[in-house]
Amino acid sequence: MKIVTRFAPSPTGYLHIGGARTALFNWLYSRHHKGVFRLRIEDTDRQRSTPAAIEAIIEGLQWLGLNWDDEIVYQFSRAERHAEVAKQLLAQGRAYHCYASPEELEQMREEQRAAGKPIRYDGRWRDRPASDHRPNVAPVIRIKAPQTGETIIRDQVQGDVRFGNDVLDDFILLRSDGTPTYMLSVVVDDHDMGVTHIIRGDDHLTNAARQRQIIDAMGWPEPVYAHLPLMHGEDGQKLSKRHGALGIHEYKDLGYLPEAMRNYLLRLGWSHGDDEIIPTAQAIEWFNLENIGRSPARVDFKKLDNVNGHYMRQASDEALADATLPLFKGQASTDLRAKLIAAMPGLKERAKTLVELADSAQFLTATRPLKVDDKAQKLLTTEARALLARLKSVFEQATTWDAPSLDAAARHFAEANGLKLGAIAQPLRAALTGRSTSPGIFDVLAVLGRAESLARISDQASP
RNA sequence: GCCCCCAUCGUCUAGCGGUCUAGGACGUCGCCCUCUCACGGCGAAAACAGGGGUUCGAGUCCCCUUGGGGGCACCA
Repeated sequence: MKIVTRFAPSPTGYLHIGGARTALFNWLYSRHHKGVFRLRIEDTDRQRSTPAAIEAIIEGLQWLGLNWDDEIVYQFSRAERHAEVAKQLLAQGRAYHCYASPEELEQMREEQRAAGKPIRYDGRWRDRPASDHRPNVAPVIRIKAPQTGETIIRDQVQGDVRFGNDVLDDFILLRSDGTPTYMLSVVVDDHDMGVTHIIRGDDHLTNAARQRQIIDAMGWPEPVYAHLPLMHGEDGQKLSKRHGALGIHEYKDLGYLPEAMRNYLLRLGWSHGDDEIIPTAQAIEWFNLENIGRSPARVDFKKLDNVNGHYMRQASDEALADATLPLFKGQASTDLRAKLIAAMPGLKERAKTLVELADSAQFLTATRPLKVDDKAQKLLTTEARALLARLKSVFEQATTWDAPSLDAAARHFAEANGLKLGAIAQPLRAALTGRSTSPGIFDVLAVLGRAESLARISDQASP
């Protein structure tokens, strides 16, 4: 059997890290089984769906390298088909018209709340004869769900989850304006798209029981379910804007590599023994549903940084230079690219993100003669200032910018002045009070090359 | 309120009844390497939420408590 998975985000916001992980798992599963991975945009909420969000989702997936198969399905465009299924269910007696007004239902729920009873539709129109129908009111169509027995979702992650059918109510399939509800649309689309495995967030677990009512009523085959635990922010609270629920594009802007992102996301909720660094090809080979964890995971930027650093060190100088070049904005050029590649061996060892890499490579674009502005000057100790002046003269004359020759120049300078190389950095650090890390030789160069950068650092350093 | 899910170091996790005086990774702290930082190497501190069972034996199985999370719309 051909495995078909799908990722079905609703374009009401940007693709966040939780959604990205869901997409990754679906993608991995289909690739492992040489199956199909499809993308469906659930845009039936016309109020909240935006073209910008659709764009962001597509770009995010592309950046992550999660390529989908076949055409993208836009759920809204399939509304007629969804309505057709609702009517078919109606004709088969598996659904019925309900004329209760929203106000009436709200009152019903209010009473249930007050009485401490479970909140659900009470089936008031379930068995009413057609003669009761109100000609001047547009009805909704509700599923006629079984009221006894139980529905068991055989979930690949959560195990068998049982729901008493008495807690499942007759939910709405088709609204009074003739548009389908989410519950109907998903089921119909998954069926029509041939989806065999539904891998999605935990928040849909209880929905699965409802959706099964439709599937059973239509006599369609049951898909295999795998409900992933939701992700939490760094503080353990619900994922929100403050807690790392950044759009995936923001991770790109932060300087993370797609490969690292995939590795990090994979390990968040899935494991393969003690393995940590799992390149994508290996992940495809190993991925399965059995090893998905059942408890929610928190995002951890420190770990992401570490994984990213690993992939950066592993990347070729050329590839890294190309990935970093765009960060130089207008200054990017083939000349700069060559310099970047030359300096890369020394640069990539100490950067955790592309942004850090670009930052420490700023000296490459410094216009000479180098200058340090007054504000920064004032913060420097006399000793450091003198050293800086002498250093400047050396590096102003430097013509080649590859790491070895810079290193040689610095060494030469140190020897000529009777200093240890490390000593060049030390006074600078002393000058920049409060800076916890001592600047390396490249940092010194960066400072020399960027007066504004020094000013910025001193802003942070001064009380 | 009702239904459902979850619970091992700070974090991600290994563990699928004995081999667990609980392993790995990130982070933290030492030491080493070294011209600084970083990388790398070595080492340390750090966890089975609590209580009952079942069993010769429980981190591993069952129940309860507690604590998190999700769902209960003419949203998706």
